[in-house]
Amino acid sequence: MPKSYPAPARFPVTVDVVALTVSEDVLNVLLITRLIKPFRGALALPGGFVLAGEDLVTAAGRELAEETGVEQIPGHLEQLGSYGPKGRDPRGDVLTVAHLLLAPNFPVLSAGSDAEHAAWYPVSQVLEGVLKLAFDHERILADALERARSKLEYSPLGVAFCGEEFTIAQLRAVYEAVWGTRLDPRNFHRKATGTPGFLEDTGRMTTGDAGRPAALFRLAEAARPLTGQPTRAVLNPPLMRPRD
Amino acid sequence: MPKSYPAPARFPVTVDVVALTVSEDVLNVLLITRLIKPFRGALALPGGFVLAGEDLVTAAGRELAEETGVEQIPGHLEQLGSYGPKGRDPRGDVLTVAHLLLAPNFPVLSAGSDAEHAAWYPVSQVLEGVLKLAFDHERILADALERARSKLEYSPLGVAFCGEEFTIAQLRAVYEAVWGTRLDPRNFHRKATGTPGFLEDTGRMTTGDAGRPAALFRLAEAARPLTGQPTRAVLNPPLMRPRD
DNA sequence: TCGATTTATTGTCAAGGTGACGATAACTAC
DNA sequence: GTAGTTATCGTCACCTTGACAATAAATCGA
Repeated sequence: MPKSYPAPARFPVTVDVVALTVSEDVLNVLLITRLIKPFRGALALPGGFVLAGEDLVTAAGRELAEETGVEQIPGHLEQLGSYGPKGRDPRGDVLTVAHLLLAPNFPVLSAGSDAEHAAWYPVSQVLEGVLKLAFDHERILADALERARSKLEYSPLGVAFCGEEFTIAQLRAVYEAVWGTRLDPRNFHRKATGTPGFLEDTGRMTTGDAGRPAALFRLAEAARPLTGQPTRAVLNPPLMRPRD
Repeated sequence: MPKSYPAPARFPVTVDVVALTVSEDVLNVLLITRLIKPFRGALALPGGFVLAGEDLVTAAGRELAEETGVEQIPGHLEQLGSYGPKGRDPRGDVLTVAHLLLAPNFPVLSAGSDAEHAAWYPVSQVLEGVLKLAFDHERILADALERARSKLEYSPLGVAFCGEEFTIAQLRAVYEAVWGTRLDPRNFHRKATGTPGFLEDTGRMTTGDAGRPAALFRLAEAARPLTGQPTRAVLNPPLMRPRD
């Protein structure tokens, strides 16, 4: 007998974004202060409803742009995962598709007083429970963090946190902030510069900083993530974070 | 000014499942023959609508059970990713949350003639274009395959393709089928048995097969995936698939 | 101007993991 | 029994990594 299809339930679908950046050696996440119920006044991930005829990543980018006042969001945006319609919003079943943005530190516009206010907060503050997030956003943040941490191991996405050009030390600071560990500068330098197809020397150097000037690198052409393709396993063998 | 929320669009939400298994050294995927339009008569991934009050993985498991006639689906089921409402179904915007099942080979009930018929097909047949899939299911399958391949590298999920107890050679056959490569039996044996916390010797042996009897192993307690937790990186350093 | 300090970069060395492959062990098939 | 097959144990050269010495090239402070 043909299956009797229940009336195809329709769900409100939102996109949320875990936007991460490294600022002054600290990993930060972009949060907004909610102006409407539920969780009014609480901190939450930026996000909003998907519009008809819109794609998921597109919606995520649009919401991010709207809520930060930044037109062109820099960095690498990818889908993280979906969080089931059941029991995550007191108003009813809402499906949310979480996204992950790895971005260089960009300033968010401190919007007018009655718009939702977006700002960067240290991730550690959330993990330690100093800051509480609305809905199931703490779990989403935890998943995003784990995704980011593992991506740094085998993909070139660590550079998404840096500007167009960066030093090895800046890249190392990214790894240290995301992983929450210290890495030996000499060994990191060897791995970063010694991995074929990862970094390209721009020929230029930093000036004005303390200490010896550092060479500026950019992501090698071959390591650029192809849109739609899975991020390539450029770091092979991977650059593993220290365990234990 | 407060953002003017457009009427929260609601979308039909489906779950699809890429169910993979290894049978006779060949990687297979579970496909159904569609009985209704669109793509009537074509092959597609099993799946269906999410019901109100249902979670995503739950829905995926339910649909799988319904369409195979198997009550308790074995193996490891996890979310793969979501595929945007835009332009993937000629009937309109439908959001689908794809899932991945890694399972030992289980027989699907050849249901009555007018139910959707589910069966295992070699993945290679789809990749080579011999079999065409409905909707964007070929892309979903490709993503699932990549996910499965990379999971075998660092997680213990290869054993999800095996029964409760298995030999090293059976596990190696899984790796070879999923990765599409040959692996040196001696080196694989060394890595599999030499990784602490991965496998447990049951003390029992195979009998009746050709060649020397093999020891039977099971997944070590410490490597069991905790539900809700990210699958653990038991294989550390990872067991990398050969590149090039 | 001259160390002192800071950071970048190049090496060195031992330990551990991997790929390639030899050698046995312990069965089944005939 | 003998041949064939598969499992398991070893060996060895090579590569990568972690720990750490040494040098290079700037800024900073007096």
